[in-house]
Amino acid sequence: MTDDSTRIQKNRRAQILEAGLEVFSVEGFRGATLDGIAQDAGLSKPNLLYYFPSKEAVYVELLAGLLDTWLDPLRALDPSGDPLAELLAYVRRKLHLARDYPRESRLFAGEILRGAPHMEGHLSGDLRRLVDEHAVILADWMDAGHIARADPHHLIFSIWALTQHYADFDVQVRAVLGEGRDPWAEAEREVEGHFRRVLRV
Amino acid sequence: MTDDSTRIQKNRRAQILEAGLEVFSVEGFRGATLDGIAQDAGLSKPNLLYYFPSKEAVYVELLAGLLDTWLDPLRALDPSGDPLAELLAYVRRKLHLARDYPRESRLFAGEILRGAPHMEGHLSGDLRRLVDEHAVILADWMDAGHIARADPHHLIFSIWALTQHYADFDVQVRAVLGEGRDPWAEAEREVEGHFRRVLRV
DNA sequence: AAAATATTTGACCGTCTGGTAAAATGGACG
DNA sequence: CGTCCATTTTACCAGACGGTCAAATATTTT
Repeated sequence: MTDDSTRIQKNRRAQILEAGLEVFSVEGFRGATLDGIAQDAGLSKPNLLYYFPSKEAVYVELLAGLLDTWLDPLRALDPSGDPLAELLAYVRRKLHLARDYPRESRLFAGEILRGAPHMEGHLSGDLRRLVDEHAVILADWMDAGHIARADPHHLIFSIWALTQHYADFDVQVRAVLGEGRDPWAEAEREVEGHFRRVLRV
Repeated sequence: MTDDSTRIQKNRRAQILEAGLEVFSVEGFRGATLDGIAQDAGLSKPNLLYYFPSKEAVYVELLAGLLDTWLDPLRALDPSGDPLAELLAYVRRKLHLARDYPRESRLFAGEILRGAPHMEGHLSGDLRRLVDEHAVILADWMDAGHIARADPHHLIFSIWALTQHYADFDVQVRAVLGEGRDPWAEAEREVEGHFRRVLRV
């Protein structure tokens, strides 16, 4: 049946994307090889190219699917909730996302670091629109005196910077903290405290 | 004279390192090519290899020379100065470093992101020692009630994360802010305000 | 000027890599 | 069984890349 063959195809494509994420996030786009991805996915290179037209196609599809997940925590912010609680919940969701999906975080970071050659449109499109919308909410909360006044965009930047730092610079964090410490457990506590102080009126 | 020929060699090596920084920071280690670096430096590939034994040698020398510069702002922190002023000055120095040397910042970020395969020793050596030393100073200041209490290591992480964010994710920052805004000018104002709130007792 | 040394170049090599072509395999269905 | 289609594999190619080598060219030294 077409339905069954489609399901097989979807499984294969999912395998390839999973392998691509694994390899791309470690080696970067240029450093990754089709052979490496194919091997990781358990098939041959030409077989991989039967499901995706090119190496870039795998990469782009990964990035596109990623951005959505990455912005979910922001979308979940409730304008009618308690400002401080909402923002701290957002920070926690973002931190957990970085903790649970470090490969995705690093893949994304690597792409932005290199000038986002494969995401031009998304950044100034979806991303910007979403941030602008929520910046208004933050500004309202500041006007109402519920949280400390600051530029809403930069407040969002600070949340991104801090939460992603623990995933993207994981090696550095661990090297500096030394063994016997649990970076993520400490991050959860410290980052919350950090933004509690930042937001306090 | 040996002195003159040495100076020529030093100039050539400096040219190559400059070109290497330019290319590596944009393409990453794997993405960069010897031809590209050589061309950017204004010489041929074999000529470049006359001054450096390999591509990796250029990269490693860049990183090593970099880490020192990168840690200078922290070294300049004065334990006997006014705590809040000292820390805000540190934040400003770090932000200016990111603003004035974005290529260095991105090169460093890319290396850490990929697991720091060329810096293993430095991170858990020089870097960790320096941070540990200054963590003690911060802890003292907290004990004395001069700045808000928090884990000193994570406080330092937060400074690194925020300041480097503007250099490393420059494309994203600009895309989200839109045209007609000056990211670095705003960053200077907002980051200072941010840490003023964080540190306030 | 000639010898000695430092620097630069062009030609080349082995390997890796993204991608292609065509044959082979496998399964669904009559 | 045989046909048709999807899938997989083997063999291969063209270009890029890191690096080498020997010859050529400057430059310094005697």
